[in-house]
Amino acid sequence: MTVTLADVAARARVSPATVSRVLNGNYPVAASTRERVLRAVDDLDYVLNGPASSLAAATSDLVGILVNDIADPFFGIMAGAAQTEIGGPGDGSGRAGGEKLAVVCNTGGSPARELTYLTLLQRQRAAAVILTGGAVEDPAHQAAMAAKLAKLADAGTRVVLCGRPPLPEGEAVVAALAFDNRGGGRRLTEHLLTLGHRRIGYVAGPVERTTTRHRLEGHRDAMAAAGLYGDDTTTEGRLANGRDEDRLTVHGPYDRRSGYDATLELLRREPEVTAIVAANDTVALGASAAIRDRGLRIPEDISVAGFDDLPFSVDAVPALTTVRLPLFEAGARAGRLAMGKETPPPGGIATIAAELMVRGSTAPPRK
Amino acid sequence: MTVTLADVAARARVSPATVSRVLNGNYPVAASTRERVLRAVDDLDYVLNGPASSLAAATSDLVGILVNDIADPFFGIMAGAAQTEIGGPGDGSGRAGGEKLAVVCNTGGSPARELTYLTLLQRQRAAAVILTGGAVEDPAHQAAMAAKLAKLADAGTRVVLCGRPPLPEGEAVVAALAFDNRGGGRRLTEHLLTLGHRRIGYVAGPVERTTTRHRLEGHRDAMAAAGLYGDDTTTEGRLANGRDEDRLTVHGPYDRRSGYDATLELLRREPEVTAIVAANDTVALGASAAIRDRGLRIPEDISVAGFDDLPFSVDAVPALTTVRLPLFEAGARAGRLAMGKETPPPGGIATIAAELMVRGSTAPPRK
DNA sequence: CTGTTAGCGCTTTCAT
DNA sequence: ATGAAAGCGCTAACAG
Repeated sequence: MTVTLADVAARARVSPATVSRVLNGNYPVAASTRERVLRAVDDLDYVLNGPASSLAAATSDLVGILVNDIADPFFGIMAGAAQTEIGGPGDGSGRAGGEKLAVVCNTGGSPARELTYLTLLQRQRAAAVILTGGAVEDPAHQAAMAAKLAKLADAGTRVVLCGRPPLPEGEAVVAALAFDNRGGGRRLTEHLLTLGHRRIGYVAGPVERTTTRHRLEGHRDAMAAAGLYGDDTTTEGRLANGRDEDRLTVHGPYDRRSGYDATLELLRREPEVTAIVAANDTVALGASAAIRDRGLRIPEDISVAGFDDLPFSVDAVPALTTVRLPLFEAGARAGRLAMGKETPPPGGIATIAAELMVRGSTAPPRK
Repeated sequence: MTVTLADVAARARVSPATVSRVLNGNYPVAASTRERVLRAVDDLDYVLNGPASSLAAATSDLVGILVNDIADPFFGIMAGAAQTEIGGPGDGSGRAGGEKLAVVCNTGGSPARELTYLTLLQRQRAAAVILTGGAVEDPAHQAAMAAKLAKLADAGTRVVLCGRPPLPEGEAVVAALAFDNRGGGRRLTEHLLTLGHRRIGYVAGPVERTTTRHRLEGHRDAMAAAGLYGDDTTTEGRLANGRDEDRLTVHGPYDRRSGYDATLELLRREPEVTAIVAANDTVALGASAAIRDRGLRIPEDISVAGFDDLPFSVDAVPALTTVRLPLFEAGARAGRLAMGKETPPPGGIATIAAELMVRGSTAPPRK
């Protein structure tokens, strides 16, 4: 029933090996022979058997892209960019030449699913794997991940990290592109401090995530540097010191609902807050909604800031002050790295700069 | 180097066949034997060779989900929902039992890439394929798609359409879940007409897409039913008739930029418009930005409406009037259909209702 | 530049 | 309930 390589070979009056060589294009074949083979392929409407090919070659053309939340443009942009570098442009013939099959796998942020997908990809003998976004910091999971990635690398799979910090033992990884979440978080809060804010609420992401921790640390670094935490003696310092660090922080998932609820909670705990910093833009949107529902104005009563600079952030009203991450560029670079089209950065690690975008949602506090 | 089935068999002191049966769980095996095998698997850290398995079984555990734009939550939500039904929950062992590998492929809306991905999936002997979102209406491409899907179905791949109208010859498809784009578009414009709007600009999606056409047709149906197109004799009708149908419509991609530019263009062509209907929520966001940049207020000066009811739409200021599509539910159902966990609707076709969501961005026109 | 020949690692009748 | 053996369709030495 199904057409095989042998059928094509017979029709083209060559050996199966020659057909294979033509199809893979990685071996010299006479032009006339190639023509004949290609014609036979078209005539017979032949489609290569991927599993058979992968089995014999001990490698497949699958490239996995793991994302924490496929409905979040943060991941969608990176994944899409990576795919453009991996999948061939598609010549319209639908014949599918040497392209890789770039596939994105949605872990939903669950460590178990992350591991499962990695196993599935390992089982498929994937050519490469790209892990995007923050990692879960649970030690057991980290160890399991390191072991799994080492095994993948062992089997010849190229592993690239995109928007995720390098692993403790990073030798299994081709390259790690890490966002400067900490620096971005620090500069964002410095901006708020410069405007005159002192009582700043922070809506953090889920606990035990690198992204969450680094952004929060950046924020706290800035606060501490301004003497707003710990044993300082300024009035503001005393008001906001000590446990305020925790009192003014609420954790939750990276979604608008979390931003909404957490902001209501922060407003309840400390009605005097003059600014809310959100873990990302989506959360900031929820925070803004909560502020408005409480009858407060942005930025006159409360300033709001986000992180990522997703496409919709500039259209928020007022436009959202945030930290821009070059998601597309990073994703594309990860794709190239995964394909071996680009040489890894020195040490395999590159830190990607985050740029502060000041817009209408932040202003000096009232009074 | 790599551990094979035979190694496991040797260690468990059984035959390779038995190990295979234990792993696939589709054959009676004595409990004690199973225990022994499973232990050997763990001891050896064995991972099934997917390609070999697929080759022998003539089917793989890959399920492809094609999307037009992975950075668009419209697709992300459907794809994520489908994946929850397809991938096993992940038991945390990372062992990966009978799960399928649900992978999403980003076509970027390009017909050529769509076909290429289908070929790649065919090559992998995918267990199922889910096509999401609007289809390109070019006859040549439709024919190519129909042929390709027929071939996939022939090879045992289950094909499911989600948010895409059924094919002319739909026998290759397990099921088609179509959104009621036309009805939704009609009700949305009826809402505007009821408010008193007569001069309504329409920012449509890309031409030659089913989604674009159906939503636009719904809009025009409503306009025509109100006597606002064609040879009527009312004052409004005369003002807005004939070529106005085209003059008040601008096509563009489904992104905010397109909404921004198109709205500026509509405002230029017809300064008297009192409402802008956008092809989807993202476009509506761009339209809103353009309206504001022109110094006009929403909804006092101009009403704005979108389509889809994406999560951010309720947080827009003012909240966006739109048409809600049950994206998650549809995606999940498509996933179940692809897995054969749910029986297809009668005739293989189900139309999914669209619900009008009236919010703050629409109001009666001024004066 | 092209043909021959072995497998790649697993599933699956067919026996037992 | 388990084992033996025959491929699945392709690639990759190795010749020529």
